[in-house]
Amino acid sequence: MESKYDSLKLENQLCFPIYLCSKEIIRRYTPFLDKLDLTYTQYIVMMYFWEKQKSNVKEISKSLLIDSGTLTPLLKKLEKKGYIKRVRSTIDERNLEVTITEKGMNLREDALIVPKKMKECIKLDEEDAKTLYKIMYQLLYNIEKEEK
Amino acid sequence: MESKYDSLKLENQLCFPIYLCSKEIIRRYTPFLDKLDLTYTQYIVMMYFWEKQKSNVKEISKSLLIDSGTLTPLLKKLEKKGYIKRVRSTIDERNLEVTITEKGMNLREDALIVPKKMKECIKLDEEDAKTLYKIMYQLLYNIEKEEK
DNA sequence: TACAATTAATTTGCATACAAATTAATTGAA
DNA sequence: TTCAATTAATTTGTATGCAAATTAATTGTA
Repeated sequence: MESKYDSLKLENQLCFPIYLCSKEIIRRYTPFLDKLDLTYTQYIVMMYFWEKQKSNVKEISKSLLIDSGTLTPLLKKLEKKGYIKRVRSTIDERNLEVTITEKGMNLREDALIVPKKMKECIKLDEEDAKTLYKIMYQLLYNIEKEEK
Repeated sequence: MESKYDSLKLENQLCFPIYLCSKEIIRRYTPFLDKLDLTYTQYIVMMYFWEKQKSNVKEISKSLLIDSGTLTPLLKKLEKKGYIKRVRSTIDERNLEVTITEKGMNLREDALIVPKKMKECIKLDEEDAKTLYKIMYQLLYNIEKEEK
């Protein structure tokens, strides 16, 4: 029967399955990423650098929607592993120039296995995957536009 | 142009927008949940208890896919706020019986505003929301089945 | 009935995640 | 030109998130 509290039922939430999928997928990434000595978030940042060899904290934060307070220690860890370099800009010392190293670029080869394995794991047919992708970016657009 | 590394491009990832949506939506929940003195995960657990007044750590963990190591401190915080009670089972002392309090049940009334506000924030039309919901649960089913 | 195996919850350790406060550098307007 | 406002990154504090180790209780079996 209907109730005024139906909107608070877990089965009527849209965010709940999104939250679960995100967590569960990331959890499945872990065993493959372990071999690359990367966490999921570090992997995201490395994918960013495989496409764009040089950046800074503000730019990364804006592109990946990862808070700078999360990025600072994360980038330090990636530097410690030798995948990136962090240098203060000489032009404007507030900026931190972050560049990928050769070791970081080389990691890409080994990383090719990861999206392959994940595709097998998620097992969505091509059409559903495309639909999901489209709606997700639509949702992101709506929600970010709101921000102002 | 095509490259052997295309599968590692951020724009070709399905998990990345899911991860972003989850984080961004949860971030939008925060201002509304603050008024209820709840975090997002605490809100999920409270929704669970509004539907099922009594449970235990194992059951909650299985239903919400939240690790017991996350639940233990979270439940202690909810108890401190007076929303739930935690008591060891007398039948089997390994089990922790968790029940919602009257104060916890009363919170539901104030919580009605939250899904309302979130719907406004997400701004997906009914059809897209339904499609998204369906694919999300399909994905969850696929991925959990894998677990074995 | 001992006691090894199992089970439920907790603890530990490490890595996000993010708002808010802080620090240091740069800009812009009086 | 000076100094208040702005900006970029870091730090701080609180809350997950989860694997692995631990603790305590129960079960199953020789």
